[in-house]
Amino acid sequence: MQSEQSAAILKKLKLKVTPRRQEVMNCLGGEESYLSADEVWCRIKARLGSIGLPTVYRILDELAEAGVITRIFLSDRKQYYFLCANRDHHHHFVCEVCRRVEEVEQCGLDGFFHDFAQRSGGRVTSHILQINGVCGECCQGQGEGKA
Amino acid sequence: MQSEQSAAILKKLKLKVTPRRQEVMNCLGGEESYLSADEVWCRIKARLGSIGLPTVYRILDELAEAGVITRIFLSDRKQYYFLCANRDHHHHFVCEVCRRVEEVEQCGLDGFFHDFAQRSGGRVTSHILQINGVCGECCQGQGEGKA
DNA sequence: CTTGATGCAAATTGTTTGCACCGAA
DNA sequence: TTCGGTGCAAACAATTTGCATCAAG
Repeated sequence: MQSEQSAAILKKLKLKVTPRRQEVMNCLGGEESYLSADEVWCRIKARLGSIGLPTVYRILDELAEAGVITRIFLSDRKQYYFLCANRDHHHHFVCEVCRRVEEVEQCGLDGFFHDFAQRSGGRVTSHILQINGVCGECCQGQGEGKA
Repeated sequence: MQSEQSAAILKKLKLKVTPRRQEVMNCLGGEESYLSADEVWCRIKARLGSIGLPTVYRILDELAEAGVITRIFLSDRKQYYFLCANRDHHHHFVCEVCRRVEEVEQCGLDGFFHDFAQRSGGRVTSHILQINGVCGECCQGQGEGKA
């Protein structure tokens, strides 16, 4: 992610454009995978000289609240973050081997939700869908017979 | 849940049948919603005289590992547990108002996953789907116009 | 200059562990 | 009698907060 891009995003959010924030965005933008707060921290503290872990948490939280990055929940009780340019409704396929995240368009659930709402009289406000598996490349590397 | 039921389940898991374990299962079985570890703790400690919170964690973890109960992840960093009799593949609709959990059969994703695997050459090993919303009853109580 | 950004240390919180004792099989 | 189960206190790990200082606008 270019620094002008990140600056523009920050300005739109009425956040000050600081090196720390830009570096966090830059870091996530350069990854094909999700990262935890301390992974982000490790990657950027070299380039910045120093940055506190709480600052990383604060920045990640701001960006996640603003919808710029996505929080991913896994079964350990850490939060992971992922930056994807795609602003539309979509989901993620997370490779268990290389941890790479692929985007999944149209999950086909919208119609399902509509029917569900009709039948139950309720209303669906959000849904969490995360697909775990092994991506094509990693599948070749290892036990591909199982596919 | 009857005590014979819980005893049978515990025996099948090769776990000793103890009052604590039965009470935990009984507690979750009597709920229409998910509970956190300390909610379970509060509900059962009266009936048992006393029980330690770590014990509750241990029991919930055993049961979740064994697939007897389901862990639910929400955005706070607590783990919630839910007991459902249905052993088949299914998902949960979680009401944001009354916290009740309804089961959702066939999510229509299996076909989708099949196609996805074909296209990408990868393999889907699991998926997390949780649908959040307001159930029919709660919808009537509050702003139903929005439905 | 003014308010938001950051560092640092300490507090919180949910959860886990170590170890001695107790009770189900 | 023999392990596995449990209590209690302490340990942990991820995250958050308070507050003084700094820097972007």
